[in-house]
Amino acid sequence: MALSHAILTALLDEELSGYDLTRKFETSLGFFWAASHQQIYQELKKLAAEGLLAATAVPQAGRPDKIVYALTDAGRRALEDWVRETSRVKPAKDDLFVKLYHVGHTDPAPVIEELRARREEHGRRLALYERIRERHYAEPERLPDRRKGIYLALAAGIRQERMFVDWCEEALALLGTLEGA
Amino acid sequence: MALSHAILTALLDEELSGYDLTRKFETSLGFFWAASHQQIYQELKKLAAEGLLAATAVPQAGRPDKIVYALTDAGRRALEDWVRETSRVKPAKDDLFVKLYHVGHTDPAPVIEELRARREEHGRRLALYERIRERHYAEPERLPDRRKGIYLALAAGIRQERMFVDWCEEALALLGTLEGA
DNA sequence: CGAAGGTATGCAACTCCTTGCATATGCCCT
DNA sequence: AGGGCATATGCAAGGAGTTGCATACCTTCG
Repeated sequence: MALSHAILTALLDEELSGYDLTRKFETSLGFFWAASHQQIYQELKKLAAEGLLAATAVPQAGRPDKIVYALTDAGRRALEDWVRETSRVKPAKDDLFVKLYHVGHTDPAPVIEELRARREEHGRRLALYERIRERHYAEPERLPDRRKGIYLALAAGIRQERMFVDWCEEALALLGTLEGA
Repeated sequence: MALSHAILTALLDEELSGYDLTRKFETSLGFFWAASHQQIYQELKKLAAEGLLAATAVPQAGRPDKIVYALTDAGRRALEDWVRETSRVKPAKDDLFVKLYHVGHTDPAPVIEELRARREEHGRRLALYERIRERHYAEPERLPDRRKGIYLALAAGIRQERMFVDWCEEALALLGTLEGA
C-alpha cells in the first residue's frame, strides 16, 4: 500500500481534515500521488481505526462541521518503519506508449494528435513546476533541511516534464516521415 | 482498462499463447506495461469470451499443450477504436518521491541508500535500452513504418532512465549537504 | 532414481483505485 | 426566491492489480 503513507506524510507537519487533504492532493504531494476525495476519506477512516491517526470532530459556524486528523505516536512509528523499507519501482503504464506499437498498422493521425496534446499538457505542467521552483525553491542548498527533500521531488517533476516535452518533439519529427504523412 | 489493450496490441502481428505473452511482457511491451501471468491468463479468457480473441488449443509433444490466441475482426476493430480515444495521463506514483518529504524529519540514511540503489537500477535499465537501440534501432529514419513507433517507445524509455539517473545524482549531491551528513 | 528447472495454465482472496451517486450547510449574486 | 459555488463527508459497485497457492508434463543433470 502507499496512499496511506502519502496521507500520513501529508500530516507530518499539520493536522488536516479530509477536505484539506483533498486539496493538498490536488497540488504538491498530488503531483506525485493522485487521489480522489472518496479514496482519501475511506483511507482516513481506516487509518483512524488502526490507531495511526486520531480523529477530532470540529464544529464550525458558517460552514459544515469537519473532522480533523492528526498523527498518533503509532502513526509516526509506522511512517518511520515505512521510510526504512525499500520500495519497488513500478513501470510507468502510459497508454500512449502502447499506442505507438500501432504505428504502421493503422492511421497514425490520432496518435500524432495525442502527441501534440501531450506536448502542450506537459509543457503547461513544466511551466507550473518551474514557477513554483522560482518562487519557493531558488537556491536549494540554502533551504532548511525540511524543504530539501520536497525541492528534490519538485526537481524530479521538472526533469520529467521537460524530458517528456523533448520526447514529444522527437516523436512528432519522426512520425512526420511516415509514408502516409 | 488497458492491460486488455496491451495484450491485443501484442497480438497485432502474431498469435501467441498465455505463456508466450508472459515472456513478451517481461521485455519489450513489458517495459511500459508490466503484467503477471495470472493477470494475463485471466484477461485472455475475458477477451476470448467477449469475442475479441479466438482461442485454439494446440496439442504439443514433449511439453504441455497450450492455447494460442489470435485477434478476431472484432478485436481489431476494438483496438482501432481504442487508439482513436484520447487517454488520460496518470501521475507516476513512486514511493520514493513521497519519502523525500520525510527528509529533515527523520534519519535520511535510508532514503539516501535508496537513491543509490535507484541510480544503479536505472543505470542498468538505461544500458539495456541503449544496447537494444544500437542493435535494432540504429538510424530510426530508415526503419520501416511499423517499427518507428516501437523505436519511439524505446526512445522514451531511454530518456526516462537517463533523466532518472541524472536526478539521482542531483539528489545525492544535495542530500550530502544535510546537517546530519 | 531424484531433484531442479523450463513449459504451460489456472483459482481464490485481497487490496487498491475509479466511477457514479448522494447529502447537507451556507455564501453570494441576480 | 433560485442558481451556482465552495465547504464537507460519505456509500456502493465494479474494475484493475497483487499475492499466494496449485497442478501437470517433460528434459537435463548428477
